[in-house]
Amino acid sequence: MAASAASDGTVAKALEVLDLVAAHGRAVRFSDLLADSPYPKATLYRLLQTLVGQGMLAFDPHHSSYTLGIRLVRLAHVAWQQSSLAPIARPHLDRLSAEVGETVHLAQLDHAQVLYVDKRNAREPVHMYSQAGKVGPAYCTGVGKAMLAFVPETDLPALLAQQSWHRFTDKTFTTPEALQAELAAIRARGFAFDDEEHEPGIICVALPILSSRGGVLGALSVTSTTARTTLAALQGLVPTISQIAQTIAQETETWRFPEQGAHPLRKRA
Amino acid sequence: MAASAASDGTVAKALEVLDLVAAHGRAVRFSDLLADSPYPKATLYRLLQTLVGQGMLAFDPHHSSYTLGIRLVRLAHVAWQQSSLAPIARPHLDRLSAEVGETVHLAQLDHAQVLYVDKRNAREPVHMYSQAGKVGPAYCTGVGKAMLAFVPETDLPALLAQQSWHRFTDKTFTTPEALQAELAAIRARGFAFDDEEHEPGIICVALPILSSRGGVLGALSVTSTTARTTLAALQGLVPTISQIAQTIAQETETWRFPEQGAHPLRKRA
DNA sequence: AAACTAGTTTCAAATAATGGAACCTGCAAG
DNA sequence: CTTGCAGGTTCCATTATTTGAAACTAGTTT
Repeated sequence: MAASAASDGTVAKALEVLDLVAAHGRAVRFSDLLADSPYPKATLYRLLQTLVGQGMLAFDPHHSSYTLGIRLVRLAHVAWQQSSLAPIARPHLDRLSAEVGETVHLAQLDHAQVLYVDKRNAREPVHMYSQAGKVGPAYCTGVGKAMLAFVPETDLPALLAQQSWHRFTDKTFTTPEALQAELAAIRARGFAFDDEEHEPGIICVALPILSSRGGVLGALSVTSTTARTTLAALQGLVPTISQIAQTIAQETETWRFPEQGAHPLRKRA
Repeated sequence: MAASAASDGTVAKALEVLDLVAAHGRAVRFSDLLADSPYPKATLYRLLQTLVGQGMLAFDPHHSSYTLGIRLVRLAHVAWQQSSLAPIARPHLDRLSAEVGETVHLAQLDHAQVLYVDKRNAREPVHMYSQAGKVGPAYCTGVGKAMLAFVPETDLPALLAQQSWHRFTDKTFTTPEALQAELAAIRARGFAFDDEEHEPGIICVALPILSSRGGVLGALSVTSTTARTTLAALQGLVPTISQIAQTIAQETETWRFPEQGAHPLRKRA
């Protein structure tokens, strides 16, 4: 049921092809895709044609290569605006960024991974893995742990089971048990650290963005390097970040259903 | 063949539903979609289920409403980055915006319409129709005309046939013939004006972004109001804009196929 | 309790997807 | 020139999925 790429659905297959193209990063040729796809030549061919016909993929006849299409770009904008967190959070991210001068992340959970939805660079930029639009591991990043800590208990096992538990550094938590303890601590104090668990020298504080009903909407983090600061110093930012996380959460909720009565079902006056 | 929403393809239908949700702007309920969709209840229902299952839509059980999903957001980012123009143009747009202090647009052709891919607001913001991610008419906007003027002759008739020719203002061109003359003039001088043809009081200069082979990659425009400036004054910006358009075009091309040799077909040294 | 509304499920008929194999290229080696 | 071949494209009978009217369920309003 909750398997990876299931059998049914032409739509599912088409979307998988889209992902495939997206994964490649740049223009891809038919044969490259064929190698990576589980579909026979003819099937893949038709899927690509459909996708191109639909504007979800663009075909460059000169290079005979495929790229993500303009229709997707258009959806992109709407999705971005509609993803509710991102547009609402944007000004607050700006504010936070201006205030702390360090790298700031806004992330959401995408299945069992972290999706960096938005990012502000530090005044003195630092190279690191994260990037808006990229996904990263949940079990060894500040934002990831901050969100996992507040996910419904019933969902947690499934999420943990999907982590890779790769030991990025010698501080990485590499078992569900070890992480569970950490998560309990995070839950207790309300925020998470990343103590070089993903990239050496990179540390951060992260807070979840929680809805009034306790649901995890996303997470905020402020990231820096061991060369510049310490976890203790970063902890000093918690009130600021918390403040902003709460504001974002509130705005998200109040704003969410302004159009409730746009169609029928309006209460008669 | 080139009709609107054709008959064939489950994928096409699913994507149309996606568009439908996107078009609504915010969370939508089943019945709202049902009203707007050409599909019977059961069909729409199943399409939605598939889309939700695929993560392209998100379903909020609390409000029983649909939103664009996180998978789409992820694809969105990649599409944006891959759409080659947008990410490359971004710093140049910033530069142009800083230099002119007026509203700046970056647009591409999406079928026969203009897709505003990016935008910078004027230092003293002006209200206008355009918005990043929105589509607008091609026949009565600066960027639209700039692009139409340089489209291959063989494609032009089809594009013109798809325009609505709505008279937005009394300066709007409302026939293909009238526009053709205008396009010839634009082609001759290398840039287009919008002389209040779409919105009263709104004027702009626009230049196409052309590849070295003369292909239309997109267009740039600087927009203002009749209250603030004149077309003649805007024309003064042409060299600046042209310069930037050329830079963008060049960067697009050099950058486009860095991974050409990642697979076979590399020339042996 | 009756009449709606909104959403969900069923099932036989209709339609679209499948993929093995044949078929085109254009090009490079023999 | 001919042969071989890899990247693409098209065919077509078979198979599986999609279809949608209608029946059903669960809430809500009258």
